[in-house]
Amino acid sequence: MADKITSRSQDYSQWYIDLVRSAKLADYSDVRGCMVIRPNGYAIWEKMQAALDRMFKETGHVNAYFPLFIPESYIAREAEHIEGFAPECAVVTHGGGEELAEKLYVRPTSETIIWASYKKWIQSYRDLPILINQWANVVRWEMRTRLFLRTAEFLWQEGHTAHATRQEASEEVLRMIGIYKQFAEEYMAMPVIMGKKTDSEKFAGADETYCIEAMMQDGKALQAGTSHHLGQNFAKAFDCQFQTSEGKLDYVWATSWGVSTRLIGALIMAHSDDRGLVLPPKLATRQVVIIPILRGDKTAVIAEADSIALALNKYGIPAFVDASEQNSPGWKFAEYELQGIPIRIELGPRDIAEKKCIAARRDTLEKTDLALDNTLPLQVSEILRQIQQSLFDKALRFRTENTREATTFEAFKTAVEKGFVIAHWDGTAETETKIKEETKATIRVLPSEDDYISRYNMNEPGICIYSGKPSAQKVIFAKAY
RNA sequence: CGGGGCAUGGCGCAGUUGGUAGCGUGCCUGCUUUGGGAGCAGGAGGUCCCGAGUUCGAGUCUCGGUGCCCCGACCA
Repeated sequence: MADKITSRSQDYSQWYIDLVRSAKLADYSDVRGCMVIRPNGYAIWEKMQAALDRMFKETGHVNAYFPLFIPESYIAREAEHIEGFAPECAVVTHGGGEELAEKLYVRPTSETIIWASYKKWIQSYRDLPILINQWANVVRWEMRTRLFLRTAEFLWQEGHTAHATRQEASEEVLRMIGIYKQFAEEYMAMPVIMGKKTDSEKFAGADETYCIEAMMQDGKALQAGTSHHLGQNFAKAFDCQFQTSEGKLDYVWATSWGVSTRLIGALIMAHSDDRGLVLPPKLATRQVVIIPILRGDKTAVIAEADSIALALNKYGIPAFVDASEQNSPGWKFAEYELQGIPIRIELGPRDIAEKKCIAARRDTLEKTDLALDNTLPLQVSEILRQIQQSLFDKALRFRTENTREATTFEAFKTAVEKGFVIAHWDGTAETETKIKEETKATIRVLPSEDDYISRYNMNEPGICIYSGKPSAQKVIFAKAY
């Protein structure tokens, strides 16, 4: 008997930790708050990177790399920025055995070091826009950590763009949050709500922050990606001006946007079950495992299994055979379910005699017979498509069922324990803070998606749930990770 | 930084009034098995977190330290 995973109903938080560790996605390290991303976990990240990187390139972005170390004077340049980040930074004071003349901050994000470069690169409107992304690690000295969701060091991508006009930067901010939404929904099969953060939740140094928010299986919200309009804040801090086509000087407009390995945590908490990981096919490095039932003429069974794998691979479906005799079929079933392989094909002498095999779906655990002929790859690819779709549908249904509207604070308090709550807010930070203090719930997002807005009449005026003052719109509250 | 918990074979744990360390699982060998985490036999594997103290004798008692995890405040 291998590792037992705590059930979700018993202890959701422990379930998550058990799953991450027993599916070998990540491990704790001896460094506080830092994790080791194991091959199974890293494979998911590589799939995410590949898809996102392609989407970035398709929208005109290029990759580059900036230093890990940021001089203290750079970090300090933008007032709000340092105020927000300094408390959670690791700082290098010594190098080569000697104390440094200027301390170096291990990047918590790279706006400052990048804008120091942009200042050198930008003179004219002809140098704009700059559309750079970097894949990197960052460090934030978190007080409390959780595997993938919040660790002291994590991997991410950060896009940093420079534009000639506010409008152009605004378009970029929306374009990228849109890409994140598309990625979350198409690849991760995780529905998200796209919209704006309130002032208190926005990025340190930004004018506006857009985000995508997802609902986890315990009803809590998880911010899965952010895109910031930085206005001219960093350009001013780094004195980055350019000459316009009319010959005037203006400060450069900036954006930044990012997603991190936190997405792996989101993926787990969106779909997985008590048996282990459930991976959407589009993020599975191995989509099909073939398990031969080794009895009778073993050689013949293995040969047939191999030929199925070959046919699937040729068709573009990554499949592999586990023909080891060390473990029983039952052991393998459990193991690959734990690892989230989307489809398991069982193949024994009886099946071969009947010219069929059995396909078991990881998400629904349903088993169906598949004809063992040259249509097999087509049949398998159809099941993969269904899994991808049905994961999304199920998550969306769950989110809808756990989204409630509240018109009184009493109703709000009850509802917010179980999921998202849509309610009127007077727009003040004071009210937001009070509600957080009393319920631990925060305003997750002011949706900017038309269908969501119209569905819940988000823009209809009303009365604030807490203060009773006039409210221009409804917002989404939830407890969050 | 507050509150709680844990530290003993790889992993999960037990260890009584102090007597020289054991169980499950995993690992290695062999045989039998194989359609939902197989069985039997044999075997390897320990600085009991660190330091000091009490004692003839400490995994166990005393004092001091360290590390990690969980719950809160802060955060992608």
